[in-house]
Amino acid sequence: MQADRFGVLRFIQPGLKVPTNNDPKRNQLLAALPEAEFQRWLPHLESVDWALGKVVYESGGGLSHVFFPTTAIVSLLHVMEDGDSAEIAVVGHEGIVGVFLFMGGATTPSRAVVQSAGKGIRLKADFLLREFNKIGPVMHLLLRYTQALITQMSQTAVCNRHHTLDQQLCRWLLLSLDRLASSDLVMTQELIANMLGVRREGVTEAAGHLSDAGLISYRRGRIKVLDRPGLEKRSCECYRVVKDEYDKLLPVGEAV
Amino acid sequence: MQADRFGVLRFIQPGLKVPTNNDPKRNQLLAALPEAEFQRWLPHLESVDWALGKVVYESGGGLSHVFFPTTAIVSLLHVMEDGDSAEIAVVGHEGIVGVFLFMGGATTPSRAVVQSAGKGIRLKADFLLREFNKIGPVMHLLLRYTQALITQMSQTAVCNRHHTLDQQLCRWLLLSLDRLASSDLVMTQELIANMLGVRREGVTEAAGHLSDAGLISYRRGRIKVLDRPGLEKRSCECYRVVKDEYDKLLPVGEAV
DNA sequence: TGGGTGGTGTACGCTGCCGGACAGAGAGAG
DNA sequence: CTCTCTCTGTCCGGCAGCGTACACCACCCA
Repeated sequence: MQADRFGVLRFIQPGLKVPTNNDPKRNQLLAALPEAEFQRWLPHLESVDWALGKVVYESGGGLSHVFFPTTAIVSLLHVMEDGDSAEIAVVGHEGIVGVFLFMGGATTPSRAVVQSAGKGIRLKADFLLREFNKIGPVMHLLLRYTQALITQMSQTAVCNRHHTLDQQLCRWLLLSLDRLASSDLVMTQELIANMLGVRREGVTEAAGHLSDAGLISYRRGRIKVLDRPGLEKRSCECYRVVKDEYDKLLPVGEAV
Repeated sequence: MQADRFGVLRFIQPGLKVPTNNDPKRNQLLAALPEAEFQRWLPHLESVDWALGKVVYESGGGLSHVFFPTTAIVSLLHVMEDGDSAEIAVVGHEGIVGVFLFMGGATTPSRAVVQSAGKGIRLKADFLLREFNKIGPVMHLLLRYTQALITQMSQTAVCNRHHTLDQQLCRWLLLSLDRLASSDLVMTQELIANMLGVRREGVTEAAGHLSDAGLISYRRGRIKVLDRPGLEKRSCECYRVVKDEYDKLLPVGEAV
């Protein structure tokens, strides 16, 4: 798998605008493209490097590119007039940021923020739109992904309503973990609180519980997950439902 | 407008499977189809009549038809393992029930329930899919609607997190009102509680507040809205944000 | 007309999260 | 090495909504 990826990288090197440490195929949507499609896209892919907290797009703003995270994680936040916010979905290497573009909305009332620093691939909006509008695997792939995103959003809505902060924190950690290579999250409690739409103190307390139970260790903006199965057990069902839906709609390794 | 609608009805009568009291063009998506498209669809449209509480599709189940409500209102509920549920969106004459079908999901982890008895139009799933997969106005119309639905879902998620039951009840009443001809809702507090994902007693209390303020009158499963502007004022911003987004994405009277 | 039933109002203690305030503890910079 | 800034832990009262229990009332139907 590693070897394969590097093999591909060597092959595409000539026309590649992205550095070798940011393999586009780390993004599962790009990897799921038919090879011919991928080769055509390749010259148009550009590498981007995101710092923690970078705003990818702003609520109400337009979009010149769409983004395929490779190692970064991006949160979709819904922001309200008084500044209160809540995360409605999270996008990592399995997805694309800027779905509303091909859904036909010029803008969206949400904000995309980099939740975990890392790299991604960007692609010009009009290029993607043209590709989308040819009926074919690209469109169906993107729509299936959007359906998975919708599931995540509705699950989040229900979770906000019914589950305790402890459970939600577990869910959130697991979703982030799935999108990272390591089990270390660089993330202050303040940030997590913003994502979950709760007070920072609440996160301190919930994290304290998880720490006491030996599931995580926490030190100054750095969370280490010690017992992943334990987290899953303590999480509400929401994590599993969302994960299953993603797995069903976007089988890893599928060739479309 | 009325005359126009009846004119159309007379014209299409020969091939029409739907009774004259269930004009397909009451549904804004059907009305927004190009006329040629609409005429082709017409022979395939069938009238349905829904009782309160009818389950249109079940969580995890497939779908043989999609539905275009005309006078009915359908709630999309996300149901959890323990039976707890919450409404994530509501669909009336502005929309379509069964979006996941053309999004590429065979099933969806939510349930669609008739929240207000009335009529709708159904259309065979495979017919709609074929129409969707021709690149053109149908696809773009349906995708734009789906984008509006996504906005409603994320707004619901945030609303669940941050707003009081009083505010949410106002939002919910307004969303329902927009999808009804009259200002009378036939709806028990028990039902509303299920939709909002709260206790029945909570709804009693919130409805009491609104009633004390003279905004609604309530008697045994029948709500009458007395002061709509008052409701809007008391509601959180969520109602307006969602409404604006629908208006933007699906202008009434547009010819696509 | 008089039960029966389903919908509504009310009360009680409990819990989870909010609001604010403040103390301690790393980590980086000079 | 110390200073400062940011992040984390803890405490308080307050309140919204939960769970439970029960009484009442409107409407339907026998």
